[in-house]
This record gives sequence, structure tokens and C-alpha cells, in this order.
Amino acid sequence: MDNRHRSATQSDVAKEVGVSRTLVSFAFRGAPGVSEETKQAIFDAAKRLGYRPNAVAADLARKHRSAVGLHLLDIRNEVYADILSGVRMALPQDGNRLILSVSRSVDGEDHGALESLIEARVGIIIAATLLDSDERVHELAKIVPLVSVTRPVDGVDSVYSDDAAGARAATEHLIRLGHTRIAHLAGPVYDGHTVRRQSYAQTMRDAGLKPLLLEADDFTQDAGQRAAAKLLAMTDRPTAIFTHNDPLALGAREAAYALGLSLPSELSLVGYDNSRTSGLHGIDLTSVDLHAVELGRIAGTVALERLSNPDGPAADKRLTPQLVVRNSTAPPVGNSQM
Amino acid sequence: MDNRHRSATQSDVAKEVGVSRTLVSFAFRGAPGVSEETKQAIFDAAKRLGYRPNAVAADLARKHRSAVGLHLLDIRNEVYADILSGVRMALPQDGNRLILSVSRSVDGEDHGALESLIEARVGIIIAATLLDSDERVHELAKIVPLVSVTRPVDGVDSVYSDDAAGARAATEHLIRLGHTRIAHLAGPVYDGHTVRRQSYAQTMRDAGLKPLLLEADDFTQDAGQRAAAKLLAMTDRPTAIFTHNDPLALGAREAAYALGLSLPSELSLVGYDNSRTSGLHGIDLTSVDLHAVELGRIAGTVALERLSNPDGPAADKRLTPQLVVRNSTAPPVGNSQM
DNA sequence: ATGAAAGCGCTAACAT
DNA sequence: ATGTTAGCGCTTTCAT
Repeated sequence: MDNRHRSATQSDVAKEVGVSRTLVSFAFRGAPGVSEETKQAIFDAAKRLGYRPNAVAADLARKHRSAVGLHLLDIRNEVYADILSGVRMALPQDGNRLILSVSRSVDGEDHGALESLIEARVGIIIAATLLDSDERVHELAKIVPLVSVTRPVDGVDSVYSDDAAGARAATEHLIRLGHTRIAHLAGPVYDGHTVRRQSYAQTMRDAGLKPLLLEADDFTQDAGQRAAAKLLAMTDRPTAIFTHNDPLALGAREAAYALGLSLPSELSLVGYDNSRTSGLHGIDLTSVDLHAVELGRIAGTVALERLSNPDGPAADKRLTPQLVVRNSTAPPVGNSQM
Repeated sequence: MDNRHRSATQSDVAKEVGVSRTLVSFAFRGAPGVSEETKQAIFDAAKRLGYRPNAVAADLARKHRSAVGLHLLDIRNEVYADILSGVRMALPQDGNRLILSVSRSVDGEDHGALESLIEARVGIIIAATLLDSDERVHELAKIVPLVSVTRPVDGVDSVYSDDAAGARAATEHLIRLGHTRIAHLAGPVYDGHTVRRQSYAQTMRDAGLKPLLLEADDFTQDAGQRAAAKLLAMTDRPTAIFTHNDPLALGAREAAYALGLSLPSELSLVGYDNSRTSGLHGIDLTSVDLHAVELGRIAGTVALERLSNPDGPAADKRLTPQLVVRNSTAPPVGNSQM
């Protein structure tokens, strides 16, 4: 009884018109060698029968796979939504199916996610963000072409932002304002995701300052709030915090207000993402723009290229992030020593 | 040369082990009737050859289609990201492929979007939000099972929030605070998407007040800012604005600040969505929560049910929204008369 | 427990 | 211009 929605096939159309299936196939793909007359007859019959091409069967018959698998770490994070919309922009209107896989939670074990994309026989996987180990990423890349977004992986198509430069710009901005006790609120640690913290630490040391790093247990606003609360409870609490991403910064912001602190006079804050929220009046969060939409757009383009040229050299597209200074950062006040 | 990534098939495994394809198929689906011994041999060989089941071919061979097509109006709107994550929660870990289709822009012509989902032969389409005419929705539903999220459609599985109640609650909240010049900032008009404005207008009239409605040309923050700027430039400008959604409200907020107004003393604002942003310190936007994640979760559940019972009666799940009062609303001040 | 064979809806040589 | 035939990788009767 599953045939309630069974649709007509090429055979049905062929029978109706009185021609072979081949002609129907040709007609629908605009292949040459079908007379105008029969073409019309075929389209008419198709319409009458409500025939729709079955893209899946077509893909199976053709050898090549055109579907694009998109893996998103956390769709509720604006960055990933932006990447998704960038990818969409790059893909042709009606060309490649987009098969989505979103991580359930940041459990580090993205296993199932990519696995299901592979079983769906996508022609390529765009992954933003891969949390797996470098080793495993290489294994996966052997099975299916991979475009790593947000994280550079050797020998694998990579589209990312220069995190070292971004973190340096953020840290230097705070140092230049006169801050000395600058903390970095990082996320959980994963292969390929420690660039920002390292660049921060290096920049601090280069300035003769002591790095103060705290890891949040997730990349969310709540995690940021919890972690920042600890940071702000310290006897010699930092006068500035630079966070791994905007949600974390927004969480830190809540923690600060909960303590009655006011920004930026008593605490300077720098986020990372330059999400729409950060530009809102009253939020005014200084943040590093990593051009997420652009990242997605380029990733989509790279994927398309890879699909048509499987053996070309791995792409390595690095965008330069941009520090957007707003009103959440200011020089430290003299009496904020305690 | 496309075979660089060609993976092993059941035949390859069968050959390697020295059994028939049938056994391999059985073994991988856990079908009964395969001895432990051969099962082991099969799995071993599969591993050796790097065999991966081809879910697409399997779907083709089986008659029923298990893939779920998800249509999202605007992924950069948090509501849709929430719906997506709700849907994900409802679908079994590794069960149903999720094929995504996102509208390029709000051009009203979602045509291609759903069309490509149909050609991808998904078993069901979860659509949030359908902008098409009622008539066309019914046509589509004849071709493939449809779950309409966010908008009730007669005879079609629908999962939505009681917009009339939400809009009424918002409007009454403002009336109760003492406002009389309350404007409604609506979005572009589409079939099935005028409930909020109508409920607002009705509530106003019921209170003996005159509705003041303005349509933004999109559902975005920018559109909201543009439209609100007009509203606030009126000689007898409203003392309160209730918007169709949060981005629109956030835009109105920017417009207000750009004019040097302060909230909520000089302008009360009520949004709709209760997005994360609205709860931020300094934003504090009073908003109607439509439980987007829950909407998605239920839609996923309904879709699964429909897949296993194509002929059941259409589901009609209506959630009750909740007004969340924050600090963007207050009584009008006496001297705000102009 | 195991295998043979037909078929899912389509494409792609290879005829005619 | 049109038709024939063999697959694509898998599931599923039906035999054995």
C-alpha cells in the first residue's frame, strides 16, 4: 500500500506515447537526436501522467555522484548557518542535491555523522567543522573527497580563516589599550583547533605578559557564562577577556553583568565571529570577522571543482580575518585593580 | 577516471568470501538466516575491502523511500536553525537521510526548492515555511507527503504555533500597559501568513483602538530597520511597536536608537520568536516564544509516523506560544505625545 | 543456511 | 531518429 505516492516512470511515459524509454530519457535530458514532434508528445504525456525524473536512480545509473554532503558542527551557531548559506550560494540552483548532517552534540565523536554521508553516496563532503583527529580525517579523505572548512588539513582541500592572525589582532588590540591581565577563554581542545589559543599565548609572551587561559567545556553561550564566572571570581581578575567565539563572549558578558560589572569600563571583551548579534546597539561587541558566508561560498566552489577534477592538487584557501572594533573594549581603569 | 573513489560492492565482498550476494545483503541488514560463521567471514572481508553499504541503491531496490526532505525558508534566521535542530533530534541517529533545501531568497517562488526535493525522491518533505499558495500546497501534497511547519494547511500534516493567541497576547500586553498608538510591523504577505496581523488588528479593535499596520519588504533586520524608520518619522508616531518576528524587532530597535530614542521609555517593542538574542542583557526584548525547537521535533515525529502510515489522518499539532516579558516594554510616558 | 533470478528507475553504449 | 541491451548496487521472492 506504499504506492499511494508512487509516481510514473519513464517506462510509463514511453508506453503512453508509444516510443522507447530511451527517447524519454533523451528528451528529458535535452540530449540531441529526438525530433521536435516526439519531444512534444513525450512532454505532454509526462505532464498528463505526472511524471518526475528520479534523480537518485539517474545518479546510480550514471557512474558519477553529484550530491554534496554538508556536515555542520552546530547549526544553532550563526557561523555554521552562514557557512551553509554560503555553500548554497555557490551550488547551482537545481544541480547538486545537498545532503545535510548536523552533529548532535559536541561529543567529539562525529563518527556517525560523516559515516551516513558516505553511505548516502555523496560525491563530496564539505565539513565544517571537523573535530576528528588529523589521522582520521586523512582516512576519511581516502574514502570520499573532503573539503575541510574552518580548519586546514594537509593534503586535503581546505578553506579557512587565518586564525593566528585573528587571535593576534584581538590580543594586540587589548594590549595596545593598556591591558596586562588579559585572559583567553578557549573552547574544548581538538586536533587543529588550538591555533587561536596558541597565537594568543604567543602574542602575550611577545609583549612580556603572562597568558591566562581557561577552557570552556563547550562552545556555547552557557558554557561561556559558566567559565567566565570562574575567571571573574579570581582575586586578581583579568581586566580583559578574549574568547574563542561570539557565543562564548556573549556568555562572558552575561557573567560580567551578573556580577554587576559594566562594560567596557570594568571589563573589556573581544569575541570571534562577528556575528550579527555583536553589532547590535547595546551589545557592541568587538569581534574578529572570519567571513563565514565567504568561507562557505568558497568551499562550495572548491567542491564543485573537485567534483569535476578529482585529481587536481588540494586547494588551500586562507582568508584574512578582520578585527572589528566596537564598544566592548576600552583602556583599563586605574582602580580596577581588585 | 572517476573510479578513484569507487568503493567495493556487495558483489566484491561475496566474491571474496565465496558466497552469494544475498548472504552479504542479509548479513548487513541483520536479517535472520545467516550462520554466525559466514556472518563473521563477511564482515571481515567487508572490512578488508573497505565496503560501505550504498544507502541510495538500497532505497531504490526497496520500494519505500526513507529520506526526509527538509525545506527551510531562511537558514540565517534562528527560528529555522532551531527547527532544523529539532527535526534532527527526532530522526533516528543513522536512519533517515536529511536532504536539505534552503530558499535562496524570499522571492515567493519556492518552486525549484521543493521540486528538487521531489526529484531526489524523498519519502516526505518537512517544509518550514511554505510560502506557496494553499492551492499549490495541496498539489504538492498529492505528489509527496508533506509536513507543513509553522503554517496550518487543511488536510495536510501541520505543526504550528497558535499565532492568533501569540499576537493577541503581545498586543494585549501593550494595551494593558496603557499604550494606544500601537503599530504592527508585518512581513510581506503570503497565503497562510496573515494570522498575526489579523489577530493584532482584531485585538486593537476589540479594545476600541485603531490598528496601524506597516509591511516590511522582507523578514530581516535590515527590512525592519527601514520600515520602522518610516513608522517613527510619523508626526503622531506610535509609542509601541509589535513586530512579526525578532529580526524585524531588532531592526526597529536600531531605527529607534538611530533617532536617539531610548527603550522602553520612549518606545515599547515586542518581537516574536524569543530568539536567544532577545534574552541578552542590554537587548531584553519582550517577545513571543513559539517554541521553534519543539516545533521541529514534533514535525520530525509526525514525518516518521506518516512514513510508516501513509494513510492515517492528517496531523494537526498546534502549540501554544508564550509571551516572555522583558525590559523592552513599559507604560508610555505622558510627554511622549510628541 | 544458502543461492538464483527478477526488478527498482534510470543511463549509455551499440545497433538499426 | 529510434530501439535494444546491458548494467548501476541493492533487495526480495522463491527455490534448494
